[in-house]
Amino acid sequence: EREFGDYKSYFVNKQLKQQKADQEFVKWEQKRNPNNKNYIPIFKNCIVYINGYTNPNSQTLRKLVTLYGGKYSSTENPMVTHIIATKLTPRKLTLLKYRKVVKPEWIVDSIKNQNLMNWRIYSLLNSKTFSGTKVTDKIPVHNNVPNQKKYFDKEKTCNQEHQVQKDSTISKNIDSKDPEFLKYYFSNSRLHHLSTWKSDLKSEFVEKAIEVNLQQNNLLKMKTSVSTSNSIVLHIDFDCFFAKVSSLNYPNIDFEKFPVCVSHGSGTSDISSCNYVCRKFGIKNGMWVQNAKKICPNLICLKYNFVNYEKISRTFYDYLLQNIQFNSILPVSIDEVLLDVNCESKSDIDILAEKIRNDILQLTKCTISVGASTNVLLAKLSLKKAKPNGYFFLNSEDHLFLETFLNNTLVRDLPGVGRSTIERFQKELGSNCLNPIKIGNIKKINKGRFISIFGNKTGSKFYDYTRGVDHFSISKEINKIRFDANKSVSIDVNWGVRFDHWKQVETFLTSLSQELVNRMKKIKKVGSTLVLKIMKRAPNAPVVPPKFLGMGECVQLSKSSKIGLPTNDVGIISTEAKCLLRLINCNPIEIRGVGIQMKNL
DNA sequence: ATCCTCCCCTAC
DNA sequence: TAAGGTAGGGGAGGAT
Repeated sequence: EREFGDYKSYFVNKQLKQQKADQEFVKWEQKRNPNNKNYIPIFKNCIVYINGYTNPNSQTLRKLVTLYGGKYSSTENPMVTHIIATKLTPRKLTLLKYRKVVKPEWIVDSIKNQNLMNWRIYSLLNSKTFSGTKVTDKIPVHNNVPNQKKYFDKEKTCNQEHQVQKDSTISKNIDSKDPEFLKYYFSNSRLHHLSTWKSDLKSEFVEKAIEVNLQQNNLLKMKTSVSTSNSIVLHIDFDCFFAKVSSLNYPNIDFEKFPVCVSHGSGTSDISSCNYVCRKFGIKNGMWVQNAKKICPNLICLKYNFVNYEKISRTFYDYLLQNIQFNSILPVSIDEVLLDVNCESKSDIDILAEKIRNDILQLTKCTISVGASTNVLLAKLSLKKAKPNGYFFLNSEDHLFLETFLNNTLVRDLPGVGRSTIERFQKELGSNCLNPIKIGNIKKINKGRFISIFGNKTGSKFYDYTRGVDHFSISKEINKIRFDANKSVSIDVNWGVRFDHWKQVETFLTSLSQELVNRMKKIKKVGSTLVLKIMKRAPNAPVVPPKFLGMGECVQLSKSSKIGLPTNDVGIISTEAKCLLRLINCNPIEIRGVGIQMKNL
């Protein structure tokens, strides 16, 4: 054909023509679908060739790649970066040995994750080595376990909100000056979700658990007239919950082999959860992605899936309430629970724990670990020992074993011991301090010394812990939640906070006040002490902190004031908040975080 | 003694 | 880019 000139330039022209057509398609698609017009250029710098039959078919894949910033090539040439195929002839296999030949899922999953997936996971040539466990793409349905029915009847609406927000604000670079900021920020904040889940679980769930518990206890009393069995505490939680649940959407990722974590982005984005492969590299939750990638370049970052976290958690709690007999149940978080159960013998507990572990694995495709012992402290330490995907029963009656176990336990693993407490122990031990500190290393500190270091209550508590003694009572805690709950309500925002003028700070305070009032109304409370907290850039801290829109190093300023009559009125609260702001008197440009709290409810 | 207020710390 | 929230325990030190 004359149109294409000589034979050599035929292919070049064809290629150009195709790319032009692809660009037209992208333009048209963006116009047609204005809600979604910000397609993230996931496949930027990728040139993709599709070999043979694929699912989805090659035309669909082509559209997807071009829509998300990649280029399509109709020929296999050296410019091609990725070759898509599901099958290769032996001859082609040797020919393409050193190319990136990936399965179509690489494209689908990259779009699902809004991020370019590591091609090695989808490598066709290596696929044999990765064909371990197959996980279904769907969220598991609960039909395998008897007596399983929906326990929670209230469908939450927040999930749909997330979707809406995501579409309307996608890729908009917004901070606290934007009127929509709070909504947008909270819908994406893992810590906000964690807090909300926890308080929701406490309030809704404890009431319901009591009903179930009463029914079960009545049944129990009818069956066995005398019950003098001992009670045992089970501490149950999911293994790297976020990472595991997020990975369920990607059947090609072998969770036991690949380093998988969950984060929002790259660079200074926090890793909220990482699997045990990551931990072998030294990656820890809370680490920034860029630092984790330094020690593990092939790290796979998955996005959050808050909807599925909730679904799986619900399945978990539904199951426990419907199928397990316990004396009391205390939700610790979305993926973690304390059970107090009766036990005749150790083998009772062994059987129960393994049953729960198996059932939950079937129901959710997620592994959980179980720690069991005579009190909450020891159950918690057992859980630590059991992880990942295990069960450990700590027999506290075997005194010699208990002592050895405790002596080898890290002080950092004790509940209530954090960074700051460890520093105080290091200071106390001085030059003969071995890191990491084990309980055995602090045994010689006497009780009086504990109290003078940490104060009366905390000191005695830590002293008791070193002996395996814990006075925490699950049933007391439940009663506290039932009758004593809600000492305070607060909202903190320490990310994305940037202002130029007072006016903007005041507007932000008004929306914080509105949100505070919403939460007070939800729990039907009024309050009479308002606290305003401001994070101010530390004098020597850089104006642009290392973390994108982060707070950087700050000094905390706070003021409180009493309101004459307990109230939940937005007008009164926001006016009061603005008064406190004036009292704190911090240059708006220096403000990196704002929080308001209502006390004396 | 006991109760405030203003912190700090921890947990998920 | 990134989404560093929150409730509750408790200590220090001053007021009642």
